[in-house]
Amino acid sequence: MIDRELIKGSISIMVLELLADKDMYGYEMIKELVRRSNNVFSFKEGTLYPILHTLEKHGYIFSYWEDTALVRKRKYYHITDAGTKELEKKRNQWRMFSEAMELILGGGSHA
Amino acid sequence: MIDRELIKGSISIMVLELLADKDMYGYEMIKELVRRSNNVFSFKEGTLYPILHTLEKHGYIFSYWEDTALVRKRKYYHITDAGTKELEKKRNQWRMFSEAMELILGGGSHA
DNA sequence: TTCAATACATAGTAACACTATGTAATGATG
DNA sequence: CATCATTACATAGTGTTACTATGTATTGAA
Repeated sequence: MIDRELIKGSISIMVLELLADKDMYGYEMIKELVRRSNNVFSFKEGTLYPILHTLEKHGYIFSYWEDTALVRKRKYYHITDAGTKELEKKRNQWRMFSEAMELILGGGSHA
Repeated sequence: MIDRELIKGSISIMVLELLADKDMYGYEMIKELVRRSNNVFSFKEGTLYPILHTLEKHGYIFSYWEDTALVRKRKYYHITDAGTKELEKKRNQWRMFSEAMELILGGGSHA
């Protein structure tokens, strides 16, 4: 559908954006991104989990296992202060990038 | 300024977009992208030239050396029919991607 | 009973663009 | 007059990122 290379680099913004609302677990995020994007974004687990681990390594999020009696254990993620700052930075970068792309796509002479 | 990973995957669209207007040479495209994007995009030669070669290999553009008496030779690029079709496809993909990202960035509950 | 869904995980790989470097000419700056 | 910036091309090597493929384990539906 959409060339993955176009999406590359934007997935971590999406994850931080989701976690800015509430704590979530990996599998839930995948479903939520499908829902929120109207089926445009649907990531495989092999794509999302490594990204979560990297974000945690950078200190933007941290994880905890839920301690309910559920059989299937869920690993929840929570955004940190550093993560919130990073999200804000990435949001600004996305705006700049997106607006610049519109200028290019709008054309030069035939604008 | 902007994380390169965000831009990755979008550079070939920009190049095709420029060439949709008129034939251009590599160095000229770099300057033109700086201008059209209001200094947001400024690529090094080491970034652009390999992309041009790849686009040519795929048949989306073709090149010719200008035959004027200039000392510094310029290699001009021209977009092909296949390139025009590819540009159209990539433009649509960018629209889908961009709109989906806005939905995510717009937030879930606090929209 | 077999498949789909839930829920995690990672080793290996491919794609992409960047860094660094090189050539070669001209004009500006100190 | 020497050195730097600009013009204009080129590529080998590298790093980042995410995808493919695979694996484990449970539950519920077909």
